[in-house]
Amino acid sequence: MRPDMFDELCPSSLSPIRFGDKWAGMVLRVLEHGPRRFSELRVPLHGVTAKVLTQSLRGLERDGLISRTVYAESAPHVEYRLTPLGRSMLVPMAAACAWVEEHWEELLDAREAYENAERLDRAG
Amino acid sequence: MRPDMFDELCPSSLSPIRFGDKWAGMVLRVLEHGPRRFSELRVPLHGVTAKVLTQSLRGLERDGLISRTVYAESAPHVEYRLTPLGRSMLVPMAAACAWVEEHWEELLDAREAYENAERLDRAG
DNA sequence: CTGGATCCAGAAAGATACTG
DNA sequence: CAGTATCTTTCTGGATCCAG
Repeated sequence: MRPDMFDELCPSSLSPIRFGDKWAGMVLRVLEHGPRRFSELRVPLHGVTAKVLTQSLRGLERDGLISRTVYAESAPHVEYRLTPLGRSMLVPMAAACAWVEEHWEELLDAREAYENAERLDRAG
Repeated sequence: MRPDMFDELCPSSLSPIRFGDKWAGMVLRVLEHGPRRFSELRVPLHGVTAKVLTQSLRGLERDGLISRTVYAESAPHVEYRLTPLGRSMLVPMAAACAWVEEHWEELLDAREAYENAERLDRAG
């Protein structure tokens, strides 16, 4: 799990599409590759605090998209994994990601054009 | 344009998927059927205030998803319509809506189960 | 290691009143 | 008709410190 896997696009306030809260979509994409522990999740989502990640995980668990398992053994840890429902959501998510990638330049251009027009307005 | 077209599902805090801000997705779906005026948009989106709708429309315009045209003629009005980019976003939006509809019951059940488990925790 | 508790800043949403 | 201005409330995310 590369620590920089989300550096460029996510969390990007530029994408107009969001799944769950700020981090939920990224969590799902990490878990896509298999179950992960709390501290493993924090690596690619660098910058997220424990509290906020917990919130996000609780929300996903509440919606039945992930499951949480506690292992109280010698090396106690907690494991999160996708449920079938969570896995099924990867489909519309992929469609959304594909759209964003395909139209990324258009989005950037539109914003630039809009802000230029605004500046002209103010200049009168 | 039925005034109640969004009453049931939208704006639903239950859907974990969102396009733009709270009202943006609904605006796009209204404009799907052709250009609409400001006051026409307010009908199906009942409850939205002029300020908030304006904000949402500005955001969509800024992203190049809709265009705004002012008609200063005898009966002055403003018309909003989808751009090709905006229309293209209907595709991933439809995928998201289909997923929500298909899994709506599962989502509700998951929430109920989660809250029941919470209540048992507090009791136990 | 995996969080909970508390406090805080900024964004988002809404109520209300007013304007070209 | 189509907004703007102002104010208030609510929500979100984060910082910091603490605990089983």
